[in-house]
Amino acid sequence: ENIFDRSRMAPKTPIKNEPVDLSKQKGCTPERNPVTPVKLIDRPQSDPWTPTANLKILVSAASPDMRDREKKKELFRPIENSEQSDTPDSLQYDIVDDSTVDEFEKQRPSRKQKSLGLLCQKFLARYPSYPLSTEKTTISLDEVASILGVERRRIYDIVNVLESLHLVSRVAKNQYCWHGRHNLSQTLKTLQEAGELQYGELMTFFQHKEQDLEYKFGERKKETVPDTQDRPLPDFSEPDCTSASANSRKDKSLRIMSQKFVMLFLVSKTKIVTLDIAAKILIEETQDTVDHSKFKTKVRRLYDIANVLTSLGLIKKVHVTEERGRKPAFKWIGPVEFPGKTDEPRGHSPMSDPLPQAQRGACAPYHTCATGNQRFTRHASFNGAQPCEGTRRKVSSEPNSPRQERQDKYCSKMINLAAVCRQKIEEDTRYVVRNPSVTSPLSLLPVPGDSDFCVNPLPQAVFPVLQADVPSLSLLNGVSSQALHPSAPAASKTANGKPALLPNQPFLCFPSSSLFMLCGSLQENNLREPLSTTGEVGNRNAEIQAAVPPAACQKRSSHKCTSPSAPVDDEEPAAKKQTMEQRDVPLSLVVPKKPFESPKAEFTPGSGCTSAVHLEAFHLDLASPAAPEGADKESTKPSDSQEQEKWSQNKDPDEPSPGKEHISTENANQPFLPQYLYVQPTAGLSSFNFLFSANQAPGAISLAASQLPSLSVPCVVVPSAALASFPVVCSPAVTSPLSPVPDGSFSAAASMNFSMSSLASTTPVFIGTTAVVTPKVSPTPSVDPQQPAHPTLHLSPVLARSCGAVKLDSPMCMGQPVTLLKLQQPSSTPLTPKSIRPARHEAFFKTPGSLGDPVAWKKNEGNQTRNASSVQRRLEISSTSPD
DNA sequence: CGATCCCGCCACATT
DNA sequence: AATGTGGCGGGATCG
Repeated sequence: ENIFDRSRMAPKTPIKNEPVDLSKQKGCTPERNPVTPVKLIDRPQSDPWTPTANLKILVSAASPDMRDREKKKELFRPIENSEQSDTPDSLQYDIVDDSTVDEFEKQRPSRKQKSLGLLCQKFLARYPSYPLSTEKTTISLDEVASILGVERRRIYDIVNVLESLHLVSRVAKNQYCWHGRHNLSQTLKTLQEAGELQYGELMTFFQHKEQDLEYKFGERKKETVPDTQDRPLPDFSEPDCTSASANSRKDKSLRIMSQKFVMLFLVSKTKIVTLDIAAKILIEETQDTVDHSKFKTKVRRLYDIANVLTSLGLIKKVHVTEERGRKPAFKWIGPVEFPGKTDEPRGHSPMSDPLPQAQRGACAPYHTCATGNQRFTRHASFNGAQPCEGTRRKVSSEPNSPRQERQDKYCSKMINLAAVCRQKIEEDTRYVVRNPSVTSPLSLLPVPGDSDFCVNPLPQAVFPVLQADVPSLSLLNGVSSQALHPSAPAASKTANGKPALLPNQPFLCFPSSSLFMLCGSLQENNLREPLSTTGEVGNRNAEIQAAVPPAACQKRSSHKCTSPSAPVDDEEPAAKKQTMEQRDVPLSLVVPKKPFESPKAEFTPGSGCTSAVHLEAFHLDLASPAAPEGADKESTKPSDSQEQEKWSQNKDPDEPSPGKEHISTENANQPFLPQYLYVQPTAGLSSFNFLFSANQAPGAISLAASQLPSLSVPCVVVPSAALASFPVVCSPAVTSPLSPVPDGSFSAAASMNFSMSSLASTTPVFIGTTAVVTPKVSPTPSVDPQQPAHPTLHLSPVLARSCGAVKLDSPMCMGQPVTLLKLQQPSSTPLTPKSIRPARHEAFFKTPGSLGDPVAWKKNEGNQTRNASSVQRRLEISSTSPD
């Protein structure tokens, strides 16, 4: 068929064919096909090859045809062969009919000789590992392809992964800039930090699980694992343009996958990652089931990446044997410790200054932390965002804008992750954790029961920097433990006595910097609120959706609980994007699905779920000095221990109680059901903030009482550090559909705890719970974008206040609580993955303001179809400054 | 026969 | 429309 097509197709193909001819010409007999004649003819025609061809020619004197693989093959092969000398080849005689000849020609180099790994080595050999900073080496893809005798496609494979590590950066169309390994350690460091955020906890958790955890908590845990979501990688990717242009194509999965893959190694204690685990983690599938084909494809890609990494000397193939058998895996053999340099200090020549803009991308990695994030764009050539933005912008307004897509993706990813986690967990459970070392490094996330969460992150990615493992770990552990074992289940209501929820709680991780909105959708309630940030930082918006299903409500019974909710939408606010837009990062989230067992008890359907919500805020701080600005904010500073604050809100948003503070240090003990917990991490840790939502409180509302244990719900981890500036607002809405309380009332029920930490995170976090939300917002998809779904988002004054009180570093919080954002509703059809399972539960985070208006909420429709489009909405912030 | 992964079609993005 | 990119997966090889 191909042949056939080619002939037809003409333009492109011909070229390829031609080469063939050439090759044949070369001397060999033709390989096999009769085709040649025609081709020959073609050639001439084709003469005018692409300009590049000329270059190529020049470059490689050899063949005029560059791309042709065939030709190339021929040419190169011989060369290669000669080098290697080898190939007995001969095997393929098949064709050749006649003549004798050569085998040489034909000999196929054998697959190995054509392997990506080998090709990559050749590629790398062409450039110095540590080029002088002064000169920049540019790489022409066409040229290299022809020189190496391969198709350009292959070069892309190599370059994409090299780009993910910043060994090269794309400068322009067919041009890449070679940076060498100067910044490799910096890049790895960044990835490690990022990985730490995303996967670290989990990994650590798992790894130590047996060890530490156990003693600490008890045993089990497997399930507990929190998961991470994937969040986008901070670094490099550039966000901004991203939004617009950048994202293009699927996010460049190869690049992203590569970074994630590397991250896994960096956070893995054992430094060994099995392919299957990596694949599962990276799968985007929406569905829980990771379908086999998808898995297969992912694995394929991982091989591609692994080949390149192997060529770089960063990993090597190994096999791990687990209970289940031997599995292919890769071991990190690259540097593990990275000098602390953050940026400048060390040595290398940093790319030196400034990267020209064009190159920023490349350099980007370096910047990093200090700066915050930067985003680089890939298309540097454009300079800036403008182009991108401009373009994008318009797009953005559209419903289907790329942005949305992005978001969708994120959502889907999250979902996938959740699924993976769930799956993984289940598996692990079965298997048990026996092999700590090897295996499970990653497994992660437990997924909660049905609920789904989506989070949309706001753009910004920043990385937090520090990582403190320990603390964090402990946190997790603690949490988990609690979660898992609620020892004191008593707390609330577990009807069964069991906290049903617990087992699978999802955790969400947010990149710190961004704002997030979480909406729980599932059932009806959804909230979404946009936040806007104005501040500088923020900008962007992030969107997030989270839908959380209420764990409690289980699906079934819940019918009541929920009304069916539609999925939620989220929106994104886009705040402005200013310079930084980036983002990209999506966050991930996890979606929980229902727990295995579910106890539904708690929630009973109906009301239970809902109405009452408690939130708790948790805070932990490690005291890390690091905390940014923090200053302390007023009250809370957490000492090391956690603090909780509760805040309850009353009905009026306006006057919310300001309270913020209650701190109990350990919360663990207290029983109560929190809806969400917010934990502020200390600086030391990775700066995560954790939000846990336990939605479910059925009616119980006790605020204080609750204890962690009850948390079974999903947790959200938000890295705070970076973002300190952003406030996070969460409103959980638990909605029970039923909830008796109408909007207004909600407040009553809901109590919030709020803790702000002084830490770095200045960001205030708001957690609101809503008891009820009205879910149904009109689902109609087509809302005008213009009209904001929620017309107003104001943050409730309270919030605002609180923010202020807290710290306002974040501009966002500041004043504008009100409407910064505009929501756009997207259009129509986006589907959210989330919807997939409607969860019964929902937990959301909402902004206070939003709470007020139930109306605003929207729900997504379900679209179950795919994640692709998410239902997110975007919020935009009014202004945008261009850069 | 399962692990690898080359090859290149073809969709999408950029010019 | 042409060309650049790169997802993706069939199916060939390897071990």
